Amino acid sequence: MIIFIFATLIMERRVRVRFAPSPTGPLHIGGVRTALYNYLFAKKNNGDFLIRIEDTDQTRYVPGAENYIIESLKWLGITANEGVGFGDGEHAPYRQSERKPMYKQYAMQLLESGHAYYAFDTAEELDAMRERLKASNVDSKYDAITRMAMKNSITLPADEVQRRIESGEPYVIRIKLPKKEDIKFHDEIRGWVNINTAQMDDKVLYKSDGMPTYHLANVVDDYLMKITHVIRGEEWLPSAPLHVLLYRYLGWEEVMPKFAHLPLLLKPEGNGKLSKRDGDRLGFPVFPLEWKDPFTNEISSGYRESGYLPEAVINLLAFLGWNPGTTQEIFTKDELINAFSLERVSKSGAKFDLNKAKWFNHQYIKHTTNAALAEALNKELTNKGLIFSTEYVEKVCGLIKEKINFIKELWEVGNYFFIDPVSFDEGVIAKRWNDKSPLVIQDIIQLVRSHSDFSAGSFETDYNEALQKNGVTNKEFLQLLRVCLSGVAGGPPIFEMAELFGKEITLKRLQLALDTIRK
RNA sequence: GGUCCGUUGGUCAAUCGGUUAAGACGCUUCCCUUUCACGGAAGAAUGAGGGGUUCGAUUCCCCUACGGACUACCA
Repeated sequence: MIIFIFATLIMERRVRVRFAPSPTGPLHIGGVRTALYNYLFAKKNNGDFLIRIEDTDQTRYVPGAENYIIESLKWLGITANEGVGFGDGEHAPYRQSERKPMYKQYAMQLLESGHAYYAFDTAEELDAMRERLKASNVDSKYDAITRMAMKNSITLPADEVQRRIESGEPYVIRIKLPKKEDIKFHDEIRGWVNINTAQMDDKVLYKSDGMPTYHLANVVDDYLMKITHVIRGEEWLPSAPLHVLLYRYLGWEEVMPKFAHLPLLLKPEGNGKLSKRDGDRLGFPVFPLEWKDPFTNEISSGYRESGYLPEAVINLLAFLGWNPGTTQEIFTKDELINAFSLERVSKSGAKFDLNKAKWFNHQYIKHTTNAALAEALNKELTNKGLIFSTEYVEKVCGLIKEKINFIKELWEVGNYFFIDPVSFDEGVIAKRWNDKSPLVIQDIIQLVRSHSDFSAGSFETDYNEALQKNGVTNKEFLQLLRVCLSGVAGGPPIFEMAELFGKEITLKRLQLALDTIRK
């Protein structure tokens, strides 16, 4: 036994981390980042990454949330070795609701070793206690002092406790904290953290519905699943000492995982934790995928539907709270895995910056193949009943991808490649359109018609000839030509654009402009 | 209120006692260009405040201020 303990102490344990969301709604990007850091850490250390669903609160169950979480992770390529959605490993099941029978014995163990006790207080009695303490300006905690005035197995005679339990009276099991003891633990990101038990309270470990609370379940499961590092949000920092105590009282301290509490993701404006409502109010999604609330039918936008590329989301999320210490900013997933370390995670919260997010997405769109972009654009075209050859759509994408930040802008920016303009940029018309303009256009049309071939080169030649004939300069007319062809003031090189349109469309557009633009 | 965590330009941030305090996004100006975008050049903009420690503090310590998290039979 001693040898075994010694061996586990000196032996490097295989790194195992977990992402353990609660299926109470859509996964927030802060949660996605937590999952990502866990994933990167696991891969970097040749370890395992697993998904565990923490659904111990049956009252907060939201249909579809679990699926949503898994689908989000899959969309982003954050894949797990084991767990819900990724196939069971040797520690199945991975849903705490399905592990329900496993927890009670540990609560009993704590009861027997005197580190926990039964409590029979009703909700009303607890409220009354809190009111009373608050009135006398004392912290309202269920602690070493207040527990002496409550109904529990410490204050009640043993036979009455027995009687109450046997008669089926509801009870909870609470941890029994020492009155005054410093709990010190090392956080991988923050260093040593010290909290005195006088500041904590006797948290419920086992609920009256027969389910463990997060605190017990999380410790038991992490132990059973051989988790080596708990990487989670900063909101858990205050309860970490409770977890440390649980490991200690359960006799697992020598295999207790290391803790790393991640800084929070903050709202872009003002202060506070990024929350559900901020996104759509501020123009960016807080959820990876679009989510429709099953109760209210309210829709929250998602990164995927907003035209973000998963690789870009991974990259920008990785940089919200971590940086490699070099000036490189664009990282593939493999590069991130290689560069990632907990030491370089920052301590302070990071504000989400929409501009930077756009920039990241832009970088990835620029480097996405025309074929991949064309596939996305084609979907939209099909929805609109527009049929074009893949080759054409790909060429369009190649011409406009430099100009867009989001996939959905392929259509917004490039729609004139597929439909005739419905209006012509008024600014350019007002500035450049004059009596000579129709004459030039007519000449261009005639010259183009007179040749059988049509290319960027031939079109430019014809255009220049028409200009010369009418005594108009390139500067005066070129942008007008663009507007006649596309309706808008900006875009790719004009003659290349026209070549892509083809002779028929080019002529048709010129005629359309001639017929439409009047001054 | 209490406890804990945090604080470098508008935002993300480097610096692990000695630097002209990087870089990126955004912004401004200029160049390139028919235009938009790209690209290139330049610029404005930062150590919350106060005490220490030290030959020397952005960096270490303390206090204050500010911000955040937590404070449920929720996770």
